[in-house]
Amino acid sequence: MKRTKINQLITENIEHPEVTVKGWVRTRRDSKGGFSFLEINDGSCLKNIQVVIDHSVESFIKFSGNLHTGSSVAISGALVRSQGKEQGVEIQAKELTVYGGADPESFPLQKKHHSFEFLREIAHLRPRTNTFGAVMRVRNRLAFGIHKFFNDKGFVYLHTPIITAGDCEGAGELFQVTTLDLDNIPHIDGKIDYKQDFFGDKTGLTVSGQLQGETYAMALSEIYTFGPTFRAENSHTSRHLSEFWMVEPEMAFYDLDDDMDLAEEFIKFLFHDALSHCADDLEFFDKRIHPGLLDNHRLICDAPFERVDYSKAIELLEKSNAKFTYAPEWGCNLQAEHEHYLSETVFKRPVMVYNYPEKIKPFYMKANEDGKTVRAMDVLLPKLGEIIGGSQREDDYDILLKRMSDKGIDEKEYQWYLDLRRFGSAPHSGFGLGFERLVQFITGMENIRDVIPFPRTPKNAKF
RNA sequence: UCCGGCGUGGCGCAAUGGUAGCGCAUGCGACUGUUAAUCGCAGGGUUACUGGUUCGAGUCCAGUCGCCGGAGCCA
Repeated sequence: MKRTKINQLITENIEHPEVTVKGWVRTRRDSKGGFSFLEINDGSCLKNIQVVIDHSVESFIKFSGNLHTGSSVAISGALVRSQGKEQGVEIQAKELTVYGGADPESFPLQKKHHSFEFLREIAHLRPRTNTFGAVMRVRNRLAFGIHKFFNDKGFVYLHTPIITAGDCEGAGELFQVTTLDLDNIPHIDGKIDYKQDFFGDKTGLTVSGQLQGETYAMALSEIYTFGPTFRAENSHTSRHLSEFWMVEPEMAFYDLDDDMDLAEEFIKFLFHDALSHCADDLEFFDKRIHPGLLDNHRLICDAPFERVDYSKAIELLEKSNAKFTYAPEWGCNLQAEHEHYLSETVFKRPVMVYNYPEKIKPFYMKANEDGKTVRAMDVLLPKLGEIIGGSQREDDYDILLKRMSDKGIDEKEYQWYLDLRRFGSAPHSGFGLGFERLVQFITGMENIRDVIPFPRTPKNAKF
């Protein structure tokens, strides 16, 4: 008999004379009344399906000793109204198969709460918990939503390279990629001879696909990248990973206002899409992980985002009576506490801060006429903080060249990038969104290591 | 990289420098259309590692490793 997913049976909530489910046993409760209750989960939804199996069923007698929390099973029987209060329907089992048992003495997952720190040590088994099942279903929906949003708008999904040459993109430390014999590194003139390396050049894992993305935006008009990104920073916080996924749209003929319009529409779409397609999972997060989560999400869906000039934002912070650990000062980056104050106390809604000082932003952002600021923007969400950083890109060859030399960047490495300004240059803009931070924000999970299947952090590449 | 906290049965935690305990889980038994079921009994430990102080160290000191949080940096 063909297997039906548990999600479908519970959602339809109607009786069937004969169904088959396959999944993993979450709990088993024996009754001396001559039958047992099993809770089966197959990952299709948060809920388990309850199975009632009589101890006289032949296959139960055969498999009973091997039927514990963690075992994988197939169960056939009638789907009927449940006598219990916790579920609408349940299966009266006629037949049971145990594919693989799980020794209760050594199976690490118990019918109780586990700390996320402990679950990280068994990252290969944690998807069998409620929380991680829910996180990965939401993560999947968000990934799908990203593709849907851009595809519906006619953006081209662009695959930018994972291995890149050059080491001064300015977006964090590179992981080096080499096939040189580390016990016998070739030197020339006292320096490592990268001519002998695999690519004939010093190479590393990408820290951003933006610059390559710009080249295709200058041909296909609107593109986006969505792929893995690597930073060899020795940062040990709940918001950083050494390997993470990034979404980077890049649009020709967009100015900074167009960029902000798109970012706002994008965020609202993703939150709305997750709310409507992952309702059960998000309700679980609201109840168990982060109370108030859903109210916050609805606010983000409904309220228009506030837009405030950086200089005005500094003024607002200086005027405020709030006590900050770091005093706000024009020319400095906004601290996390400043960002929270703006979105939560001043505006009480998502905020986009734009026109940042030139000194604290990278070379590729377009200079304003004031000579002091660039057309950069950050999207700040209440309670959640910064989720997007973007800018209009500098499209003037001479200005870009000057900014590169001011920041000590070797123009020879970026000749191809400068060429975009020599041949048919056009105004263009883009932004970047850290995918795991988005998943973190939407699920309310506190630690970024718990929203990616196998987190890579300093000193940890297990699994 | 810097600052701070932590490391004790499978898991979560306790123990004034003086016999390493408790809850959950596990095993066995009782009871029950149960819902993280409940009740009783039992088994389970080189207190992260190395060295030091002390009559005596889970506890104090030094170092190492790991985990967690924050800063910086960023997404």
